[in-house]
Amino acid sequence: MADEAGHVLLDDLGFLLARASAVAVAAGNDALRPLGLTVRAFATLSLAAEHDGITQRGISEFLRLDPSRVVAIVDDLEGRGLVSRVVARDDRRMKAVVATPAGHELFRQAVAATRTAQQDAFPLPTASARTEAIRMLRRLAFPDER
Amino acid sequence: MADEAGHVLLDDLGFLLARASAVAVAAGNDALRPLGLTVRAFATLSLAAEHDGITQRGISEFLRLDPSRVVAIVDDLEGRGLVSRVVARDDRRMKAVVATPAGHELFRQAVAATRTAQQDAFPLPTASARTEAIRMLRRLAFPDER
DNA sequence: TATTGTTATACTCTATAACTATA
DNA sequence: TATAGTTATAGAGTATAACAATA
Repeated sequence: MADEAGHVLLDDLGFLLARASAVAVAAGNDALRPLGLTVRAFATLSLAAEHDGITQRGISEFLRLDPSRVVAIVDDLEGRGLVSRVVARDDRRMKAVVATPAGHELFRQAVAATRTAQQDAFPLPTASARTEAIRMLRRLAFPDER
Repeated sequence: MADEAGHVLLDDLGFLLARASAVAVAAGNDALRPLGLTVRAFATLSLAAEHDGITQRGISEFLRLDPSRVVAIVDDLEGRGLVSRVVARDDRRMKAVVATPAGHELFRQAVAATRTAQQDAFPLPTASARTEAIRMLRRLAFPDER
């Protein structure tokens, strides 16, 4: 009741997440621009490079992106020779997105670029503080998985 | 080098923040829709209600929103009688945004709505886990303030 | 000259629905 | 009938620059 005197936003999980995300995305995009990537394209490339044969629907769900948006991102990556689409043998509706050698190489560079960018953007002094932050954020980012 | 085998995104602070933010914003907008608010309008109304006399530039910086975007949001809130603009006596370029009585009332309802929505959206069992999350996210959301 | 708020505009992102091809 | 991918499109959000008023 006497609550209105406080700073509601500073206790608001959603606001804090949104603001921190905006900081991170801006820093990430800045770091990836020289490589011709956005954070979204980087995330898609990551899934293609690591989860070999992930389907576009899978990308859509993991990244919480509309399927039609994924089409555009994969189109771009494919046009640049970084990934290719291969239709699944068992279900020819599905297309797996796999990284090409050039895609794997760019992926490695992008991982390094985003890592240092995040270290610069966020004040997490110790490695354990960072580990704890990651652990906590995984629960918030995937709230439905137990 | 053997790093590519892992799941880079699950260790990526930026990706986790972006995904968690998307979950929170969606839940917040759902909870605020009956009140005719978005998370952005709610955040603006919060600042008007709590930091009495905050300037539009101040809102812009705190919310990391473009000044022109703030104009549109304040226009909407003002048109609905929730806030009003008052020009600062000492510097007549600045306009303070203050909540009306109706704005304060809606603000109270919105705080309650977003709180329960977040408790439903995020699995933070104990109060101390929530407190710890808030503390950590404040550092990530405002990385420049020490 | 610099800054606050404003307007206009172009650009991007997002959400929706409809379509195809497979199942 | 249902699902994966695609396309088209309209709506919302974003970024940019220019402008008026004030400092």
